[in-house]
This record gives sequence, C-alpha cells and structure tokens, in this order.
Amino acid sequence: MAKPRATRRPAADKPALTRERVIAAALAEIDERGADAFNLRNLAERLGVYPTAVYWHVPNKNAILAEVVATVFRDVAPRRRSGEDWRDYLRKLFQRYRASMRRHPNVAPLVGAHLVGNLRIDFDFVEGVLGALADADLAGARLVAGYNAVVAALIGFVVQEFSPIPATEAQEWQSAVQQRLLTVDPQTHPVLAANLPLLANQAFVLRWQNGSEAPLDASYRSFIEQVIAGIEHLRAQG
Amino acid sequence: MAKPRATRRPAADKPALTRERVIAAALAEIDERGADAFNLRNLAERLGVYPTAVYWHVPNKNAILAEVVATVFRDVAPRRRSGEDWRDYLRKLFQRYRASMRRHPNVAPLVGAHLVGNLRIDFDFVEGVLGALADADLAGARLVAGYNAVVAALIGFVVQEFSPIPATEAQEWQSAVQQRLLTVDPQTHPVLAANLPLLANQAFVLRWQNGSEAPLDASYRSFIEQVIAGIEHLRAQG
DNA sequence: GCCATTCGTTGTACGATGTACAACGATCGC
DNA sequence: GCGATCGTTGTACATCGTACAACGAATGGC
Repeated sequence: MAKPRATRRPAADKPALTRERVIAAALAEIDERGADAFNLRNLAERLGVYPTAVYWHVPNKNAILAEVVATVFRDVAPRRRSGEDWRDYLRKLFQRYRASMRRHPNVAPLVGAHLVGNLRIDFDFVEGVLGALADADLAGARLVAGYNAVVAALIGFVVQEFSPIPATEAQEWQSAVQQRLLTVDPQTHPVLAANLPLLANQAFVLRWQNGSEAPLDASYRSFIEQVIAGIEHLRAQG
Repeated sequence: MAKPRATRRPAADKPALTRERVIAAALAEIDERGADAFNLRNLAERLGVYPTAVYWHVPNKNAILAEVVATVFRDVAPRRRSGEDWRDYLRKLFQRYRASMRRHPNVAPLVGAHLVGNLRIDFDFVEGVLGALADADLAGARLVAGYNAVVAALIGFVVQEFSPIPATEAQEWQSAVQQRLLTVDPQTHPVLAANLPLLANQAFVLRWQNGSEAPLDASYRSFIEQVIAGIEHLRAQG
C-alpha cells in the first residue's frame, strides 16, 4: 500500500503523514512508554490523526515494530577500512551496536523476541562480520560457526543488558530481588555468597535494574575480548 | 491468593485446579499455539474452567508466563561433581540449556524479552556458573565479567536459535528471505556471495526457519568451545 | 479550466483479550 | 449441624488491533 509519488497535502497545517513519520513517531512512543505499552491509538494521537489512518502507510502493528527496530540499527555496521585489523573491526562493531541499543533501550525486547526484525537482513552488517572473519582466515564451516557466534554474542549480551523491567512491577521487583539476595546460603552457594557485593545489580539474573540505569560497561569490554579470543581459538584449531 | 492447604474437591469429576496444573496447561498451550497466541480463555478452556477461575491461583498473565519459563529451565544446572573440570561443567550446562529450550522452543521469545523470567533467580544455576569460573581461578572483577559473558552467551545463542517466526507470516517470510538472498551483489558483498550456499538457512539473519526445523548443532558445538576459549583468555590476562 | 479518478483520511464498528468484581455453592473445622 | 472460608461461576468493562465504508481533496487528462 502507499505509493506516495509526491506529498499530497502541500502544507495544510499538519506536516503530511508519511511512512517515515509513522516509524519515527512509533520509535518516540516506544522510547517514552516502552514496547509493552505501545499501541496504535497513542501513536495516532501523537501524529494528530485517526488510528486507522496509519494503516494506509503500514500494513499492521508488527510491521511498524520491525521497521522501528531496523531504524534503530540502521548503519550499525561500520564500513570496512582496507588494512584494518579484523579485531579492531569487531571491537568497533560491538561498541556501535551497544551504543545504538543504549539510545533506545526499550526496543531491546523487540529484538530478542523474534527472528523477524533481527537486523532485517541487513547485508552490510552480514558482510561486515563475514569480511572480518574472512580476514581472520576463516572459511567454510568455520566461517559459519564464527559468524553465528559473533551474532549470537553481539545481540545476546546487549539485549539482555537493556531489556527493561515491566514498568508496573518495577518497585516490587527491585526489593524482591534485593531481599532474595539476602537469603543466599553460604553453605550451599559459597561462591555466590562470597561475591555478593560484587555481583549485586552488576550481574545477569542478580540485577534489579537494567543497562540504562546500571550499565555493564566493564563486563562488556571484557566480553568483546573474550569473543575475539574465541575467534582466535576457532582459527587456530584444525 | 491461593493457600490451598489441602485438595478441596477430592474427586468430583474434574481433577481439581491447582497452580501447578495451571502452569502445566499454560506450557502445553504455548507449545501448541505459540507464545503470541497464548491467552487466558484458551487456557481456561483447556482446564475445563471459566477464564477468571485461574486468577485464584495466579495473579495475572505475566506471572503465568514467568512461571512457565521457570518450569522449562528448572534443574538445567547440573550438580557440580567434585574434581570435575570447569570446562566440562560448562559444556554440560550449555548442552542441557539448549536441550531444555529445544523441548519447548515456543518459550524462547519469553526468555529473551524480559529481565523478569530470566531463570528467575535460580541460585543453583548462578552458583554452578560461578563455581566453575572460580575453579578456573577467576575472582573479583574478572569473575563478574566471566559470569556475565557466560550467561549472555548461553541465553543469547539459544534464544535466537529457537525464536519462532510468527506463524501467520511463515510462508511469506520464507520465500521473502530466499528471494532476498538471490539479490546479493558479489561486488559489494563478496564474502557473503561466495559463501551463500553454506550460510543459507544455517546462519542468523540469513535463515527462514528456526532451530526446531533447522538446528545449528555444529555452530553451537563450536560456540561452546569459543566461550571456553574466551574464559581461558580472561584468566590468562593480568 | 473542468471532471473523473485516485489518494489519504475520517468515522464507525466488531471481535478478541486481560482482568475486576460480585454472587454463590461446596467443603471443612468446630 | 453450622458458620467461615475457599474456589468457581458468571457478568461486565475497558482496551486494543484492524476491517470497512464513506468522503473530501489534490491531480492529471482533456
């Protein structure tokens, strides 16, 4: 649907509804209210339009969400500089991906949930990763394995870091986790008990805030190096 | 809500509604229809009960979903055998986690989406990972970094591997991806183009089926070794 | 410069869904 | 036996996605 060959309404009073404006407004809605609370009526209200008007530009809600995700991660993949070390390229890619997510943390649950919308077949992204790994002398099955590892790691860490707590349960969740942590039994869980202060709110599963409020910067930096070490291991083996 | 000190209805004709039966039925519903299509009316129908009856045993829909996820991953963490190499322990944990997900692939989107429900503070799981890493001589900040890396990797890969395509769009999606792959330009995306046959349906973002239909066994096996190599790298550095 | 056509929006409507709430009956402790 | 409590029935409502039918405004052909 929608073949807007030219702006129809030159300048009535509203700035003319376009697919791009719909997506941009949707992203703004999600940023402000969260992905769960996102709905078409609020979106329409923001656009100053009836709810069903947006259906002219977009087939359905899911398409909007997919488009929003694609927008957030447009141009994450850095251009490959000739002669650039593949390690540096991966470092840059990981940092940029996380930076994009940090700008719009509320889209995190949308990214993790579906195959659809996972970087919707962004060939530049794929080629970026593959090119780096090819430079690391990976080919064939090892190239595939390396690629899947990088993508899984990249998306996995960041999605989990920034996935938000459902707003309605935020306070209860916070104190529930904190209380739970006080009940750790040093007999049955010695390492956890011994490292509680270090882990509390700084480790997956043991957090009560997400990456927006309690970013895992140090862990992520280390994670990138671990991923690279994993690739080094992969290329070293037969 | 719900302090069933004893089975109230001994054996009228229905087998008595309990929290456990509600969760089990919810899991069955999700297995059959997918997480998106899950709703309380179908759940109630399966239980032979009015929709609002389940509210006696469970506060709301989200709680059901969280409980379902917890059920699927109950006892994923293997017991730590004394003297067992930490590498072997991690290998086992990774394989068991994936096996659990494979049994109930439709819960994958629930796992990825929210902090809540992420292995809902299963201390045994946490202690398992921490214990293995402590055996690898990690402590302090490096222990935290290793733990976060392992959890992110573990959940990230498997969630993405098994996250299902929304059923309604399955066929269109499949052919859309396949067609898209035929348009790859070897000039701008040489590595991708050269490896298309290897990557098609076997690599993230380039798939049209999920892990239930096209499992990434080889990639996952390699991934586990890469994670371990990452940990080795972490312990080696200052 | 008029008019049929197409585009984009306004309105209306409906079915699905989560869940609040008030009966109401069955069961159990006494 | 009887009152309190537990668990279920039944009703109701607000919210949401989206189908569908007008309807008006810009446009291009004449």
